[in-house]
Amino acid sequence: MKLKELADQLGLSQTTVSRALNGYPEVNKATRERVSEAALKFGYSANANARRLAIGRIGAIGILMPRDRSERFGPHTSEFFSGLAEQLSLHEMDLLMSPSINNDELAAYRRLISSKRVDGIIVTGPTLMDERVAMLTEAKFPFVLHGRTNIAAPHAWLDIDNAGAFRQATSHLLDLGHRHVAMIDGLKGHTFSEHREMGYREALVERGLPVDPRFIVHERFSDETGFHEAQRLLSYAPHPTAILAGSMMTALGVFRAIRSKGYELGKEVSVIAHDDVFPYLNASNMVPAMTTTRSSIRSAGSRIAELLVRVLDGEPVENIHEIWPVELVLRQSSGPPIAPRR
Amino acid sequence: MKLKELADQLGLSQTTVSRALNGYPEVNKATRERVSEAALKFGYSANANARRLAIGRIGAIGILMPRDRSERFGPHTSEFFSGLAEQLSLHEMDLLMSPSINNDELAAYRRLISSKRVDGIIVTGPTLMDERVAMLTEAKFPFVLHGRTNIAAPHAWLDIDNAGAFRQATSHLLDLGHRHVAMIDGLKGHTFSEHREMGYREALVERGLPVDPRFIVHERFSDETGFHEAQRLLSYAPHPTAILAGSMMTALGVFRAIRSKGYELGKEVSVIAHDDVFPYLNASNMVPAMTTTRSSIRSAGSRIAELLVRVLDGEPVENIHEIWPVELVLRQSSGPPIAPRR
DNA sequence: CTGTTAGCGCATTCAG
DNA sequence: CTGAATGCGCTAACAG
Repeated sequence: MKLKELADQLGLSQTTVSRALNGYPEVNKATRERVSEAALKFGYSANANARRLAIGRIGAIGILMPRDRSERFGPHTSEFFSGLAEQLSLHEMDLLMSPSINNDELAAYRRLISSKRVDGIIVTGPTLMDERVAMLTEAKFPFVLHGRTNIAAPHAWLDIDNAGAFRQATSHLLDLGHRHVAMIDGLKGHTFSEHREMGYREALVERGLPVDPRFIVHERFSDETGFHEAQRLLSYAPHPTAILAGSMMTALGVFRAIRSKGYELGKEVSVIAHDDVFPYLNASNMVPAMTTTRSSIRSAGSRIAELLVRVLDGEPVENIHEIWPVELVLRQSSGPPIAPRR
Repeated sequence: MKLKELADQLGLSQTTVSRALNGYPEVNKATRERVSEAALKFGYSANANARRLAIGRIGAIGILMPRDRSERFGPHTSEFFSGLAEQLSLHEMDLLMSPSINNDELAAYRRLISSKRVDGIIVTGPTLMDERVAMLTEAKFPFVLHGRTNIAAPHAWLDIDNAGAFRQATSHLLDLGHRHVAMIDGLKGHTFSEHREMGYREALVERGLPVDPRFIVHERFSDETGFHEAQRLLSYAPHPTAILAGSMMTALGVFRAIRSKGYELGKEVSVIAHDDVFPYLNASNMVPAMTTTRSSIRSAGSRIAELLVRVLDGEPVENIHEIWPVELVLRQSSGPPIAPRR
């Protein structure tokens, strides 16, 4: 059913029907109700393309998916998307996932813009001098960044306090008496990874403790790398008595490594993991329950969608910056260092 | 830049430029090249909405996301989406994720159709008499189902051999000498869940063994439920000496439960998990390495996208049915039952 | 091989 | 308060 047909049914013009449906004030109340009812009855809904062509707004925001399987499409992504979609539905916007072709991410972003399929873009996983951010800023295309960069030109972003999270966790461990604390985090170059390392270093330096570069590991997030890297760390002498894990997946691997070395988790070796809050993988239900620096990536997604809508509504991007605090939740996987019983 | 401007630049008509860009045969080769170059140079790309309005095809396929956090948006989803998107990019199609509003899923599907934002839909997680399938079939709207139903009306689907997977796994365990095998799978009502239970039962019945209903558990997939249910199962006397886990998340919980009860995994209690193949959570890297019934949900996503494209191209849906075999990969978490040493 | 013309379905001027 | 006419940018007959 199209607008014209609906209008004919009602004996009204397309214009009036359109106005009634879109909530224009100058329509008679009785008429509006009659139109609404008929629309419902016939299951009429405007052809999105025609509508968009006419009003010049797309009604969708885009996010690029890396084609490459490895790095970025993990459980975080799905939680984040979920938050995005939840919020966007409130604004009757769609979420368009476009896979980037040929590893040429920048070209994919350009194509997304020039084909006018989205009103705005969400950018995730930035590096310190992210070229996508630079490009989009220069092109003046609306976007919100999940994370931060060192790029000076104003742009909208939301990030969690990664440095604070790792500083807090490291400080806590040091205060408990640990003297050898290691961290296994995500790949180098990404802002979050650099910030976390900064926080970790700050906590050590603050106490006048040395930084051992062997104890700072940057790797892909997965149980496998967590396992291997933790095994390696634990084979040093002296080995770390506490390990920070950059993700829950990493943490699972670290848990296994500690057990396979015969250490008691939470006593001989402590673990604090960063938890993006997965409904299907709960830190408090592990054995022992895992101490985490916790921040909901789903909420971040939701909020970012909201911010992008505001950008689209014309709010100046230099006003749109948020840093979310990260909460340290103490559970059983961390405690004072206890020497092995052997 | 719009088509008209590009045409003016080149001193050609819109038509010719359009044809050149869209690969129509009747264009002079030299002209076509000149046009392509210019398009590249000016960064021209057709306005997707105008194009779609004119051609009547949307160029996107839709998938509904449950708004509810709990059940279906887990790690499986992200892998599946990833496969979809990968394939769709080859056809220059977008993936539209629309969140369902107010728990009224059916209405959300209707809205998605009537607003003409997608050419086709992908439906996942069906129940045996899935109402979405019934509705879409009746509305003659193109879709492909991931999974199966008992609905007779012809429709396109792709499913893995869930019954076979659990039959195979159960048979293997029984052949090893296990006499008490339990299963912890997804929620009842879902086809995959019913099929898996069927497979499990068949293996027992084939050997004349009794089915103990206490040993059949249907719950949400998560490490937490895996843990709790496995603990419960292991508290029975006699307790199961082998447990089938419906997902990797469940399996993680089951692992923990077995350890917390002091049993040796792979010896005193065996575990076989269904593995949808997550790049960040690898069965072979667990300790002990986990025996799995394995099937790539990412590949399934990719193939389903391909099938939907074929449906859109007019291929009769009654021809589009695929059942993928599931491979049993033996590793260390399963073995002959060994009595506890106490 | 190329150009002219007429919609695709809607929102919006501008008149009534 | 309502309607008739115009255009959003593109593709697809239909002519040349």
